[in-house]
Amino acid sequence: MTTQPRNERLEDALVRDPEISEQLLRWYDQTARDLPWRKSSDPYAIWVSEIMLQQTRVETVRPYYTRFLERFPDVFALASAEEEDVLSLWSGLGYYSRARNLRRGAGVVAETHDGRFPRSRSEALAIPGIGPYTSAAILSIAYELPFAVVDGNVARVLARVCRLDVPLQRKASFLEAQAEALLSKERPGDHNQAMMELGATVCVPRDPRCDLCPIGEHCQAHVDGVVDAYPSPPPRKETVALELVLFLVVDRAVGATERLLLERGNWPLIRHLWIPPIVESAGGPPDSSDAGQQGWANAWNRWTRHRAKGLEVGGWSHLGSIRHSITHHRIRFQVVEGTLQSAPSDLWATRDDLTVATERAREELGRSSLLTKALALRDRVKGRKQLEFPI
DNA sequence: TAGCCGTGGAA
DNA sequence: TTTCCAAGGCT
Repeated sequence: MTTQPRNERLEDALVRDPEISEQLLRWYDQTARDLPWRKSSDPYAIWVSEIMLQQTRVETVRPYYTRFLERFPDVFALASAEEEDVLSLWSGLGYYSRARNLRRGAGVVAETHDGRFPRSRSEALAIPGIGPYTSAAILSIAYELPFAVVDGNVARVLARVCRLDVPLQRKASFLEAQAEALLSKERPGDHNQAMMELGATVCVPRDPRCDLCPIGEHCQAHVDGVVDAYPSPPPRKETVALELVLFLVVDRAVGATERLLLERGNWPLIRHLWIPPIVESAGGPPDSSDAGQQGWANAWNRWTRHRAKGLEVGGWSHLGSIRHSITHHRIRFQVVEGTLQSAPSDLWATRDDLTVATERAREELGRSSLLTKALALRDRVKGRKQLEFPI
């Protein structure tokens, strides 16, 4: 077992030129945007900003950040706040588990760290909502500790600087090592922010502005004139668009309880889950080709022909459409509801691949998100709780 | 580990 | 209209 050569190879591949950081910081000092969270070195304020900035644009965060710090100016204020109040200030920002974890994390810092954000990476990582990126960001920006961040911006910049010929996703360890190798030990916080600023304003995903880049001479992709090819796109299957019809067939004839016709999914994309009957629509959206009652009836007949002859359904109404993605398929379902008018008397008893919704279906296999979407659409159109089947 | 979580802006 | 996101973390 010779693992040593492998480490040496990784080490050799790293770019270590200290001039890169010097040029980067010089550029940052001249062009850095004036952002509210850059006025403070309070770890708590920086923490709040980093959580808000996760997967969220700077301009979106600005007003939320200001309001949040006015309402919760320190860790103790946030730790003792009601979750509901925190969420109301977060409303509209999205990714609401961030807000819940931030409040929980404030509780951890208040109770186990006496209100002072920890200075060790491992302790920071133990705080809810703080992962590899956020821990490095807070520790470097607030405390000037030498941890290099790797966010989406940094990964893209490094992929171009190093001309990394593999998709970023599987190269986390290399990117961390490379970011660390370039990091300024004198100004790690500014260096990290400069890398992200560069990615956000110059080394952008599409049509990067290499003419403005302070480290263009060190960028292998730029020097070789192939920036547009980096970062290497992930191997993505071509998406396939499908047009399908989904039937919500309601059985109102059995006692007082309405039931919904379901079957075990037998499509290449949906197996085993309980789903409503589905057919491919005949050429494009059925609004045009299958207009009206007769259109839905024809579509329904295409299903019964293969699945359950003799199931008569009428009273079709088009509820709308829903989107559903499975692997690399983008599917649009036209959702139509109909009423079961007659059925072979032995249908429910003798076919185990066809049933109405029951506790058995829920317990055995759970409920597909497709069915959830379809029922949510029905709720929006027709109001809630009209169906009483137990799913 | 891949899917999920929200929203609004840009091409 | 559709697509791709934007300072990730959790499960």
